Amino acid sequence: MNTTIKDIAQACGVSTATVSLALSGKKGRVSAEMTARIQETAARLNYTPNRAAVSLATRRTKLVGVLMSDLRNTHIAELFMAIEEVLQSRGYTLICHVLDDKSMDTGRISSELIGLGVEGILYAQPMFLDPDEAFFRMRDFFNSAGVPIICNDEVGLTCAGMDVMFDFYRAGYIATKHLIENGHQVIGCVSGPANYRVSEQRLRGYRDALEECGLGYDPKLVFYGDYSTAGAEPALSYLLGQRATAVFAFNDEMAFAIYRSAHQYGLSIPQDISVVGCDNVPFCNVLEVPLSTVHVPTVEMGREMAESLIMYIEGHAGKKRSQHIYEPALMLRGSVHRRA
Amino acid sequence: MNTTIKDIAQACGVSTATVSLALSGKKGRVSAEMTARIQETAARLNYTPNRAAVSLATRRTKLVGVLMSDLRNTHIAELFMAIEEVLQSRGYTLICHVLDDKSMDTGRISSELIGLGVEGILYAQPMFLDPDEAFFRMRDFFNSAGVPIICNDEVGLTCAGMDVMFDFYRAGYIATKHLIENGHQVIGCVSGPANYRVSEQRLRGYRDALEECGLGYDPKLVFYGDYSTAGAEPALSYLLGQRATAVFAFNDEMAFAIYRSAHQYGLSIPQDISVVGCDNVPFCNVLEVPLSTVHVPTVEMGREMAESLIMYIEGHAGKKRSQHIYEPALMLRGSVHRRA
DNA sequence: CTGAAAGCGCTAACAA
DNA sequence: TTGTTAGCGCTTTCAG
Repeated sequence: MNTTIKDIAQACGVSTATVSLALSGKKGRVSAEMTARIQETAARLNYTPNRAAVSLATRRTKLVGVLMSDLRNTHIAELFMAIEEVLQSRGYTLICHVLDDKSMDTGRISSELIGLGVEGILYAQPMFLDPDEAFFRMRDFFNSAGVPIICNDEVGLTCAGMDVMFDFYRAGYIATKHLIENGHQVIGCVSGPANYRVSEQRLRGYRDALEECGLGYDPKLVFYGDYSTAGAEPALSYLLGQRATAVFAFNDEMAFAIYRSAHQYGLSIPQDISVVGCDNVPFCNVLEVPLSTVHVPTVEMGREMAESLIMYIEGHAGKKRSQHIYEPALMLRGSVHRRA
Repeated sequence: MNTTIKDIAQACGVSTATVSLALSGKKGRVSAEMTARIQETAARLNYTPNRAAVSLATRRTKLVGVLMSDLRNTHIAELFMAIEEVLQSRGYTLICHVLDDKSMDTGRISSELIGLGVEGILYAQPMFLDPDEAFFRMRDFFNSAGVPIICNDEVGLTCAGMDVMFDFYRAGYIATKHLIENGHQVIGCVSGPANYRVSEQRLRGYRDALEECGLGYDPKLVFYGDYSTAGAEPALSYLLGQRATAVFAFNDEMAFAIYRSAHQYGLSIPQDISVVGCDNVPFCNVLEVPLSTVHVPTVEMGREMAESLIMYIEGHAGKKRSQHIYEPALMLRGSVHRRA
């Protein structure tokens, strides 16, 4: 059995109320000597407050739910670590869930979070263009949960919280533009799943850049992957068949697949095929030919998500939803070749 | 305010005790009709038990603490996801901590875990050869926490739990042997930090293989990195200076750095330099020349850690510590060249 | 089969 | 400055 406030009270010959007061640092409520004695015995007895009891009495849990997608993607892992660090340092405890598309068991998760009494939720999941039943249930749950919710996209929430987003449209636009400016006329792209909003945004950016430059948009030039390296394996072969000389991959992981296939076909980057990625994960620099890519300020975004959640929880941010859209920046490295 | 057992009791005109009984499925204690009615109103009222209250009353929390190291390492991310999946599916809630070497704030973490009343702990951290103060405090805490603890190494615990380990000694041995058998005589290695036990184990394997084959061990042939790609950046240049024709990198991330540098120097793998890694992260297959590496069954190990923790928690595994050591297997791919 | 009552560990009025 | 009292929401004897 752990030591309780009662043990301390006994040891010091006072009431539990006094101990509680003394320990919670409400200054002026308990005499200095008594406070000292209580703190000392608490330390000696190795006292740690029982959080279940505290929550029950105060209705505060200091718990927050964090819903992430696949952490094997370095970009996601970094986001998570940034979030974790901030939350932890501010005394919050993370209840972590990794949701892979398939098993988004919204019912179980939401009642777990409710039951635990989380004070806020961080939702870092892709937004679908064709949301299913489960999504809407999740969203309804969020909207009625009565706690602030931070998302990494605009998912249609009306509750307190913030959408910390990234301008993927512009990312697609500047990446493509860069390729065009380097003389490429047939530019393929490796998209993520067609029903992810972040895919559609990049695709629109890609398309607008092409059309604006009079190159026209050809749906045959888009290969649909799944943001993983493995899923983008066939992309290059396909796009080469469409006579592309350059490729914009919607994330770095898929750009890596292009590298791989290029090598297999004996093609070299950027001489034979130019490529631009997106995310700017550390690995870009580790490739034989460093990957030119669109920088996503992952760590900053993670920190802002966490910090803003805390602001809302602690009531310093009102009840309204807010938004912050980060702008992309191109990282020029070695994977784009200038054509005559 | 969330709906409570009391609301249901009122709605059904019974006492809270009856509701509790009915809802917790103790069959035979409450009449079938009553049970049905209670369950139904519970559902209608969207009732979710308050876990703080439940824990307080039952002294069970269904919480487990998970202490991980840097998730940007794919191998760690995979381990974590495997753990998460099992724990989640068995109804446990994860309290997640990412500890980077520096900020291992053992005091705060251990009292957090105690305060929350975790029923078990999963500790996936590197073991040091020269443990510091903080480590011993952590270990003392573990030993006296009264809950089972699962580790990914033997850290000297005496409490209930399991050490789910990997035979890194043999990993080092077979990797090096493979290089020797391919005719290499000067084999460098890229170690992790010298004070990590897993580094020392691999190093011993490397050394024994060399000596056994009469090649002798030369400390100049070991470059010390930090298991990250960036930290291994200077490795190749250094080892080339020592006339190495092959390199055993203690993990894949560092092997990737060798690839990178090789390219910079205009060397090709494996013709100019052979390399073997360790872990077998998915990325190995994505390189232009797939990396030959030692397979570590990360997912299986993660699952076993989680499952064994549950066994212990639920009392199906006794009070003694157990152990499982996984054996390495070499994945032969394209990064090793046979010398005449 | 159901209810009353006590208690898990802590906090928060309100009194003294 | 300190103690008394009453819960927070749930489980669990023990009676009825």
